[in-house]
Amino acid sequence: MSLRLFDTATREQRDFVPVRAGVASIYVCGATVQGHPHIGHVRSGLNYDVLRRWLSYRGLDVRLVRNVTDIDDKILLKAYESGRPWWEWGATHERAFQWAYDALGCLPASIEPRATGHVPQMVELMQRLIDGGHAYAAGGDVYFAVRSYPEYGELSHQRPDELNQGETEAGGKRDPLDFTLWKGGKPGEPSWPTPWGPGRPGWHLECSAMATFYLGAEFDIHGGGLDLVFPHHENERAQSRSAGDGFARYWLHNNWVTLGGDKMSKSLGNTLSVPAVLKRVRGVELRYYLVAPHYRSAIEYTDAALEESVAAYRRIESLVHRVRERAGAPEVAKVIDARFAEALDDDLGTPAALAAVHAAVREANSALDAGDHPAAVAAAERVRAMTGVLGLDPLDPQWVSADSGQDAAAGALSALVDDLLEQRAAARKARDFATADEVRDRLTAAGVIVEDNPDGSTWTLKGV
RNA sequence: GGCGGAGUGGCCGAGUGGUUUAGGCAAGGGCCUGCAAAGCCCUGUACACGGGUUCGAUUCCCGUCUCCGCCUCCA
Repeated sequence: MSLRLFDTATREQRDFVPVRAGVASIYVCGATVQGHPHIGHVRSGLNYDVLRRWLSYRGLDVRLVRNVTDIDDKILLKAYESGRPWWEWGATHERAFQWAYDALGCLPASIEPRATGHVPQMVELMQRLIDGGHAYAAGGDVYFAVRSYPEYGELSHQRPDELNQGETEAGGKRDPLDFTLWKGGKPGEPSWPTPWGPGRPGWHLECSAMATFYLGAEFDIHGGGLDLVFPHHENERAQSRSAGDGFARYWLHNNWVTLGGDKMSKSLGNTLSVPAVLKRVRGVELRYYLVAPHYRSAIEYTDAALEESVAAYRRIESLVHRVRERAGAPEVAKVIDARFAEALDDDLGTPAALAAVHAAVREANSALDAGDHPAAVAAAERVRAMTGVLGLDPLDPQWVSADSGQDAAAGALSALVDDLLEQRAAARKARDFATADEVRDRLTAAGVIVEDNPDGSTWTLKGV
């Protein structure tokens, strides 16, 4: 059994065989730091986070490059409109993305290269393309000659002749299909020197240059949102392969988050920002919501669906906590359920993987009910291992640190509640249920949920 | 116009040519409990519409309807 991934280029699942044994090299198109991240942006990051965690779990040394596009038309425009320097505008939003990724438990990439830091690599690539007859300089711009690459359109399954050319007319193009590698400098805009004159990077060039700089001429996986298939990834592939690089062997594309049936996008104004959602649910809960459906399915966002995810996740979380309190702290199991592994091997089938997690949760609950503490702990350890692969382990320090629990106030609360629970236990023992219920009611009114079980009583704060 | 995706039980969301179910949420019944909560067990008989292939299709093929996406910046 091995990992199979759906490759956009072939439109079918293919066994994953890395270029270099034991190493998985992944390039993901990250943010264009023109604005704040919405939950669709972060879904993309999450999908590739699950992929890298799974590859790591399988023993591969993962090299993950997630770029930051920090120079483009919109960044310049928005910065200008806001009266801020373009580089400050980009840096500000880069931090916003970083904050969002962190809040949802995305492991840091191996490196997050910025376009502006890799102009020499871009110049080198353009030189190779010009030398090979695949690109030309004209009027300060540099263009890629699409017709010089016969396989153009193979990734997105478009025929060049069928493409509608809505692209903005640029002066020196020899063919309407040609796309811009390098934009000649305009007054007031940032520019970098090149043999063809000063200017700034076109959108597609940076990814080809950075991917091969960090991962080599040929690497394993290139990922991004579905909307990047054309023209962005098609163009990347065209320029890199024309330059003689093998480039990506598997192309993965995640679907989006829709709102009211439409793709979430800034132009439609129907975005839902990550901070806004995190005012209502915790990071780990939003992560569950975004990771639970298959990555190639669209998620139609609704408040109700988000709430359901919260309930589903809390079922897992409360089980792990219950086991810890009643049967002993579960470690992370060394072995995960075969069903779970098979699910992820099948093109990252997170829905089926979560079904396996829930089966283990039920198993642990049953063991707890039966008073079989070792079995409960063992099942909870499997739950931790599996949720850990998905970045959802309830006892992972990342999520635990967000809980209250260590500070002085929490300690005081704990002492007071424990004291009341002792009083209640004594009342129950004396079969003075009126007093016992009164104590419980007082705690409930204060937001403390009390639950009785054969091993005693436990309490939790409402809504945590 | 070209290319592609989707329509599943009250809801979210998987999946498969047929006798046994995704999973979760919500609902009803039961067990447990002093009561409750949690948990466990059980129940629901779904697959847009019309044809076709087949012994048999929700699952394959054709058509229809509806919705969405890419072809311009976009996760």
